[in-house]
Amino acid sequence: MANPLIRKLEQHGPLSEEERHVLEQITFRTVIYQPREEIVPEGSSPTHSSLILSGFAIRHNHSPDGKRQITAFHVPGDFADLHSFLLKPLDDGVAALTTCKVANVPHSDLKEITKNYPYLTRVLWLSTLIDGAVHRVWMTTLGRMEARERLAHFLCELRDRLQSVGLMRDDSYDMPITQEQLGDAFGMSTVHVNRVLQELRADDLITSSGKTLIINDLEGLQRQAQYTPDYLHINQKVERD
Amino acid sequence: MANPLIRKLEQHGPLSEEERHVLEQITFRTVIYQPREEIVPEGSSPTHSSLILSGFAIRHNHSPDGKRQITAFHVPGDFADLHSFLLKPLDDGVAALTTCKVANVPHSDLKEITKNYPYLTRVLWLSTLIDGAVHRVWMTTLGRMEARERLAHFLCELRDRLQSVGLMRDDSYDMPITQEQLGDAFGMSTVHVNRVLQELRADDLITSSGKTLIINDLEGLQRQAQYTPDYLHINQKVERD
DNA sequence: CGCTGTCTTGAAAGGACTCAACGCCGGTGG
DNA sequence: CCACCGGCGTTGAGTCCTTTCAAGACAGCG
Repeated sequence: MANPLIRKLEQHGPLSEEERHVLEQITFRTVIYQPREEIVPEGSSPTHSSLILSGFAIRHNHSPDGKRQITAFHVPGDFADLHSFLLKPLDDGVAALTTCKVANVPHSDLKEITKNYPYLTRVLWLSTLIDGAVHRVWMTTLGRMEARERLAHFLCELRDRLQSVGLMRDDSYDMPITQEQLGDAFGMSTVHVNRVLQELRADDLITSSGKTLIINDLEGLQRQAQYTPDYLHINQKVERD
Repeated sequence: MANPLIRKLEQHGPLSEEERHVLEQITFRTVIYQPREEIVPEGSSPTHSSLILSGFAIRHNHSPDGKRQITAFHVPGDFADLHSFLLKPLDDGVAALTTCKVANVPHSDLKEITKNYPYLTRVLWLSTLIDGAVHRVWMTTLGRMEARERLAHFLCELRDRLQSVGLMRDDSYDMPITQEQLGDAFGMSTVHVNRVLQELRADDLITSSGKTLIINDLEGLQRQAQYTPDYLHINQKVERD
């Protein structure tokens, strides 16, 4: 199977043989994490960044009084904490949702890339900018949409992101996320997540059994969520010269 | 007066004479915007990024049904849409809150920097990462804190950011932000913003008359907001070699 | 002086939360 | 093979934070 990082970055434009070689070199060190295990502790200053090769992970912030906000869900191919390259100590932590295979990319290697591979640098920079764009949309759903729209919006987002890495099956995908975690991500109590999901099921927009989510009415779901996928910038091109 | 961009980036480490010269060169083209004027339209694909030299500006997203989310307030020295360098079309727009003097930095110049000035590249990259860190904290306040804490938190944040660019006077600062805008930023109705501010005034945490905000009890405000300034990464250093 | 944008206030309605309890299911151990 | 257990999903009822709607006060500006 192709290297997930190369695959990810090539959506933004073709890579040279040399660039691919560099990316191969920096992603060979892998580690396995178990579900619930902490991949990068909140507030730490890691010396490498974690690329998710397989499995689901989250990023989260805790407020001083212990409340948790999940700031991102990560799927295979995502660089969960690329920002820790320059941003230390990290304000958020990364944790495994399922068993995760992770490549540790040393920050020293990233620094070398900024010195010798300007195009790769821009593409990596872009991937952190897309992260920010997703944050802004989440802020918009948190601040200005209702719970039902927020959840629907996320289900649409996850669909498109999984599709872009080949993890969609027809109209369904794996979503190993508990209702408590959805609540922590979208500013809702677990109880309310439960009720909203029931509504979405009752309206025949989705079916969810266990960890599998089936989208019965994609258009309806997108309409209710006012969803437009532009902000994911999938296939956003980066100029080479 | 020193170039605000140079001043901004030097907080992350000293710059060489040559680097300072480059930064001077890319920031000489300035434009004045009037209050309420659009600086960068939402959804556009600008060919330059806007550095705020003086005045206040916001960044905002609109949902399809017209609701607005303000995703950032910008003060002098901020690169309001540095992310538009690589992220096009832009998902958010920039607008002036007050009269703003803005430097237009051509993206072609930024690209040259990524080719020839790796350290500058990393520092600029960092500044977009800090932007993302602030987004995450806002997500946390939006998702997991109450209206009163959210507003208090922002007042603390603004204080520290203005102080870092020398715009604090003792315990007060200019805040040319309407209650409607605060509502659009922190997920509240204008009416509720008004009531919460009244509470903060009644508890003698702040005094606000017109556009001036006075902090009467900084510790109390920070305590209520559960505020810690780490996420702003002021003076975060970037390794040079 | 009148206009417009902003701030303020009151009352009623509603979305979401908390608390508490129960059912379900897969894993573990005897 | 079955009982126990913990994690997760589900329900009901009461409460509260926040919104909406409507209207009036205020202030800066031309």
